[in-house]
Amino acid sequence: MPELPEVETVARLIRPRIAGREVKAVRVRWRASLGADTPAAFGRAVRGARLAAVWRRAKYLVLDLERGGQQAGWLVGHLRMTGRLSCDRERPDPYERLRLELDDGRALRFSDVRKFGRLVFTRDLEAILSRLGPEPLGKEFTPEWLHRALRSRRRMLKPLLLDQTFLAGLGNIYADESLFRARLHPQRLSDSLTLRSALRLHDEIRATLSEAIRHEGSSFDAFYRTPEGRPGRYQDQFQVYGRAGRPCRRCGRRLVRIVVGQRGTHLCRRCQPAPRVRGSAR
DNA sequence: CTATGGCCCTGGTTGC
DNA sequence: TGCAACCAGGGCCATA
Repeated sequence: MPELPEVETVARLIRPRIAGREVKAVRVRWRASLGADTPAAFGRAVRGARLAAVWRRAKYLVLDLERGGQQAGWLVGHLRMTGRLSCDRERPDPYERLRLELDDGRALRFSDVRKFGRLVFTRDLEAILSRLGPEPLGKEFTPEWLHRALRSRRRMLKPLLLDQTFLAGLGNIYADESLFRARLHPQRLSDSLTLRSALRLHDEIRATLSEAIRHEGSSFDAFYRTPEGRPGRYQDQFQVYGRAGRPCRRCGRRLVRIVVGQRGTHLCRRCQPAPRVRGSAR
C-alpha cells in the first residue's frame, strides 16, 4: 500500500516526465476518483493548465497548476491502497480511472483497482494539508518533539503512529517495521515512553523510511508499482510485516500477527515485550 | 480525549 | 468443482 516512501518514489519518477507539461484533455472514467467534483467542473479547472511542479506531502502527491504563469489551483492525489500513477505511452489498463492528456503526446494516468484513491482539484490546498502532523523526515520531527507529543496523549503506539494528524506519512507496513526496530510493542501506551525510547523510535522511523525510499518502496502485494511499472524492493528488507509464523531475524522467535485498532499487526514477542498488566489480550 | 465500527471497493482466499 | 462469505486496507464520519 502506498505510504510515504512509495509516494515519494512516484513523485520523483513522474516529475521529470510531467513537470512543465500542459494538460490538453481530460478523460474521467470513474467520477468518484475526482472527489466531490463533477467531471465537467474538473475538466474546466484542469484543461489548459500547466503542471508547474510535482511534490509530496505525507502520502499526498501535489501537482501545482498554472495558467499564464499564475497559480491556478492544485491537483492533490492520494493513492490509498491500490492507486497508481503512470505516464507511459499507452498499454491498455482496465483499471484506469482518470487520464490527463499532455501536450507532448503522453498522458498522466491514474489507475486504481479498488477505487479508494483520489485525484482531486482544489483551489484551497491548505484546507487539505493543514490537518496533517509533521513530516517524519522533516526538521520539525525531532526526538524531543516526539517525546513530548507521545506524553501529551494516552494512546496505543501503533494507532497513534497511523494517525495522520499526529505524524503524517506512516501506514501499516512502516509502523510495524519502525516499532519492531525500536523494540517497542505496538500496544504500549504513548505516555509510558522514556526519552530514550522516544529517541529510538524517532531514529528508527527515519531510518526505515529513508531505506525504503532508497529501495523505491515496497511491493508486498501485487499493487504498488513505480510509475515505470517496476516493483519496489524494500519488501525484501521487511523484519516483521507479513512474516507471521516465520522466525524473527534478530532473535529467532516465531513472529506473530495480532490485530490492533482493526489493523493487522506484526511483531516479535521477545524483541517487543508486551506492556504489563491490562490489555495484554488482542 | 480516546475508542469503536461502518463505509467505500474489488480481487483473491477460504470454507463448505 | 462451484460458489458464497470473508478479508485487507486509509481516511473519514458517526457514535459511545
